[in-house]
Amino acid sequence: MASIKDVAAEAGVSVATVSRVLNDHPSVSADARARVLAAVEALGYRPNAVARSLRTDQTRTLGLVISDVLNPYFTTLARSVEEEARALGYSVIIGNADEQPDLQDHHVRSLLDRRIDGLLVSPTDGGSPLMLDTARGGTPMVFVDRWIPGVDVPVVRADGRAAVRDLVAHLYGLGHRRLAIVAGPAATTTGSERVEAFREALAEYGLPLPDAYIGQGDFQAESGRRVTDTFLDLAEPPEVVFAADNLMALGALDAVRARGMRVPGDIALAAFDDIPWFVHTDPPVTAIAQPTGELGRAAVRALVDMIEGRPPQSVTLAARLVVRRSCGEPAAPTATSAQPPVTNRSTS
Amino acid sequence: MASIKDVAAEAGVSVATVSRVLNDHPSVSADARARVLAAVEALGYRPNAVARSLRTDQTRTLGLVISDVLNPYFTTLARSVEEEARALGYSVIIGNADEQPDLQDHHVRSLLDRRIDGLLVSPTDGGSPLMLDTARGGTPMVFVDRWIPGVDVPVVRADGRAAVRDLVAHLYGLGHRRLAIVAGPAATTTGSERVEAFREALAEYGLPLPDAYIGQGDFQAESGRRVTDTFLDLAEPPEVVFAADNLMALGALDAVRARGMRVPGDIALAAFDDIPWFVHTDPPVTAIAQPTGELGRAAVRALVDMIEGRPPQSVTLAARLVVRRSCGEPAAPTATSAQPPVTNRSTS
DNA sequence: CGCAGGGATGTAATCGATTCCATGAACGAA
DNA sequence: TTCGTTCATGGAATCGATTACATCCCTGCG
Repeated sequence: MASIKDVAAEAGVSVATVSRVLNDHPSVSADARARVLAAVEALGYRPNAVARSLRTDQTRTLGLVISDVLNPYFTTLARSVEEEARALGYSVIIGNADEQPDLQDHHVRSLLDRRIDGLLVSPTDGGSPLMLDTARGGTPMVFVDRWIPGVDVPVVRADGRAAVRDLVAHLYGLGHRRLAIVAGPAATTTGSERVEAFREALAEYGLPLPDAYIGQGDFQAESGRRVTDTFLDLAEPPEVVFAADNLMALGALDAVRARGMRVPGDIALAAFDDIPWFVHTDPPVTAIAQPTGELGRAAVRALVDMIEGRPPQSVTLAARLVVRRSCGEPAAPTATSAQPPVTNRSTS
Repeated sequence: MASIKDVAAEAGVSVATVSRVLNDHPSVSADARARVLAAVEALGYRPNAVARSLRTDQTRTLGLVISDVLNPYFTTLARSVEEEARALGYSVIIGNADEQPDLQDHHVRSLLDRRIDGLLVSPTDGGSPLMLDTARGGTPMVFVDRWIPGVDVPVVRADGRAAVRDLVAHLYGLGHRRLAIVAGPAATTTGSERVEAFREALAEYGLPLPDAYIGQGDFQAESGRRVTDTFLDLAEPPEVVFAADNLMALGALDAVRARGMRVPGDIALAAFDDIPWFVHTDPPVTAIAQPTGELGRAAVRALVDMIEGRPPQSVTLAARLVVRRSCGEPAAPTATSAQPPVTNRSTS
């Protein structure tokens, strides 16, 4: 593969001049520029990004460590991240942690070894020593979707509180009183927050959230199946299962179907994270939709701001409820039936 | 960030010695090795992969250019590719072409600039000049899923012919006679092959494949919707729509539903590529499943063989039909009804 | 006419590793 | 004792770029 020296020789100039025209430095004569460009063309020369990075100490590459590539939510996120990065002149390297802290660390380390300019992470856990060191060590870093409390890193995420409240209102309006949740790992912010938001919303309606109705999942389909099974084995099974992500909802659907039961007739189902497939499932699944594309773009902008020395901004966007049929027939247009009882409302 | 010089200074040895212990070269005294290791530990030193790559002319990185990250098929493929690569000591950088040849070229170029050791591609088109040059230029390269005819590059793919024949048998057995296909881009091998296989299988049953029943899609959901719409507008619409990939099947489902029609009652649907969601759609979709995981692993092995100087192997695996409910009630266990008429059969 | 200033260009240092080659020490054989 | 090996180590070249600095030439002004 041709190097800058070959180009210099071909054009009859020094490597410095070649480098100057490549980086369009002003003081190059029109003549020299033309000869260099011709040589570049003739040799099919492409600058070696490795060598350039070594010298300039920047790779114009961003690392993105996501929790699970098989999850359409993260895949959508990855896509918008790559698009925005490309628009800003950066490439992105994706690492898939598969919800395993070890794998996550592996990818962070490998990305750091490659000297990426900045890191976008959606942590699978509460923060390994490596992650903490990296954050403190001055590597530009932004958390997206999930974050680690107590670490001074900008966070770009969606707030599902209001949407969860809307969901509970919807369920209450439909007459459901026994609501259960398939939670994500407590070590992740999204894992614990969604349970909290759910609990608070239930409280507004005077509804309890017994421990038996909190199932511990890990954001992957199999755990949704398992937890839903234990729910269904209960003496008094819940009327609704709320899965804290789309994959666990899929598992829940499997578990219900495996028993020959129907959604929403025998049990209702709702999910956090909306994805195109939910329109086509049987029945279409009521879900809380995050503004995934905007999340990815905002995260990249924050990270690039950091890299280029501008102050980065944490961003919180709102999620919203998308009602479909998995919880029963949609509520009547008048929303009065969904109002919480007055007494409980005032105590919240 | 600490460099090898810092480690050398800390350990009181030369950089050469540090490099030797890092690459466990045999002739280093136990004493020196211990001191270097201690220094590495103390400084939290990690070798700069950029510098190392420049010197050794290898990055231990594979490039993977896929046609569409939002397609679960490719996402599953990407995952298995990354796993196998990791097992063999390589990282992978994924580029998403989004079915656009320009974007595909952009990623290939960017990967080449980064001096990846080898390239895995699932081409979106018949081969840009860049792609052809790259293949000829000696960069280790393997095609996966789709390939470009006439280019001397190993191919790892699934052969769907037999499964398509099984599908047609299934449809014929169910009494369907007017079968249509939503094809992929003719420039892709999977686009044209699936149509051909379908046409041949129909011929075995004496069924025609009129032009009006061949819709031109682009492997993305929206095209499935559009094509299905034109099918439904026909004076004599088909009884079955076979989508050449899962995303177009999704679009077809949308189109059918938008008209208030039901699958399979009003029209039957089948898809190429099976994905977990098809179990949960309404109705569950009959599909042709590829051994995606094995495909990804075989592709990586072939590519690494090439990189490391061993002769690479093209691999073709079989796809298989998974019958669900989207084409009508499953055929009776006795498969006799699905036999093609004798006369036609002998001509095939 | 002489000199300052600025534009075009080249030489060489540099980034952080790997690796060839030279050197010196230790040791066994003659 | 001396010589030839072998082992451990360090010095320095090298990979392919970028860039500080030096040089040379031209132009314009006093």
